[in-house]
Amino acid sequence: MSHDTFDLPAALRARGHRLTPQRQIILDALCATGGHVTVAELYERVHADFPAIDRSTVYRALDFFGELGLVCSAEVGGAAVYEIAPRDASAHHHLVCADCGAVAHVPGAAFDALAARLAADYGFAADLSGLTISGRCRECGGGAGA
Amino acid sequence: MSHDTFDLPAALRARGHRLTPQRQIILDALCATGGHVTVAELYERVHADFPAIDRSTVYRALDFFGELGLVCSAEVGGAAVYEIAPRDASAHHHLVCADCGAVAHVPGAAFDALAARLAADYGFAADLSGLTISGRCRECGGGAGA
DNA sequence: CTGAGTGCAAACGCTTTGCAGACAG
DNA sequence: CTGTCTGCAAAGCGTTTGCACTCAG
Repeated sequence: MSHDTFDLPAALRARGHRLTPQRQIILDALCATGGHVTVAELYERVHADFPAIDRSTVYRALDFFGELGLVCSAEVGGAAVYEIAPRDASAHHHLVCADCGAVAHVPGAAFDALAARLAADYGFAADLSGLTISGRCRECGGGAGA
Repeated sequence: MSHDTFDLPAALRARGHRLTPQRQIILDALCATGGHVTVAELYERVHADFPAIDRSTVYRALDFFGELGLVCSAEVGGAAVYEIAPRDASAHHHLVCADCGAVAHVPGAAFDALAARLAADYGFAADLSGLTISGRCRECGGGAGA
């Protein structure tokens, strides 16, 4: 399960772009992680198998896939993290544990009320996509426990 | 109105720190802006009057005041912005217009419901301090209009 | 063939740091 | 005096960019 469900060549062709092995490799690697990766991590992974692939290519590919809507990004601790965009195209946000670094997803719906409130009270059309919230996860002392 | 209302020397003394002219100048400059400034802007301002003051001193002073709770920071577009911490010590968040760059404040209370929900549903103790949300302000097409 | 994409390497912007000298206390 | 703080300069980090070459179409 992954980008196989997506007609990549067609999407590329439609925009006059090319499907290069590098892009496939990078996308595969991102899928393989199954979660969030920093560019550095993704590069390590890719570079381990294909030493010829450059860091800048990873950046460019990620950026490119982002434009295609295949990949989405967020900011965690000053560095960008990437992940395969969810199929349902629903916005989602990230909870990053300041302690263990774990990243959890929250469906965008949880934020609808907030967005509505910001719009009503401040006339501010919040763009919550890629929003990242830091804190402590359950394991690290958040939530119910101490 | 500003840091005059705060017994700076005493606060410093209590921690074994010093009140240097540089720190006063930097704090004054921050007050003078009355809002959010990037380090670059603040440095410009300070440096215009006191060319001898170094960028690193601005960083260090800001960091220092942050620890004292006099100054708080947020992240806007990859760069840190600083402002005088509100007297009531209430958490507040920032709405940054992606269009005009305007920054608005939102009292932390607006986010309490969200934090509660994250805690209840995910066991995640969200630290919303310094949270920055981007979007479009009323003037730039947000809110009620299109 | 053609030009989108690549690898290389250097530059970028923001921030941090090591150091020796300076000055607040 | 003491040692906190400063200015300088250089490094650090993640990221972006210019260039000539390469390969997908």
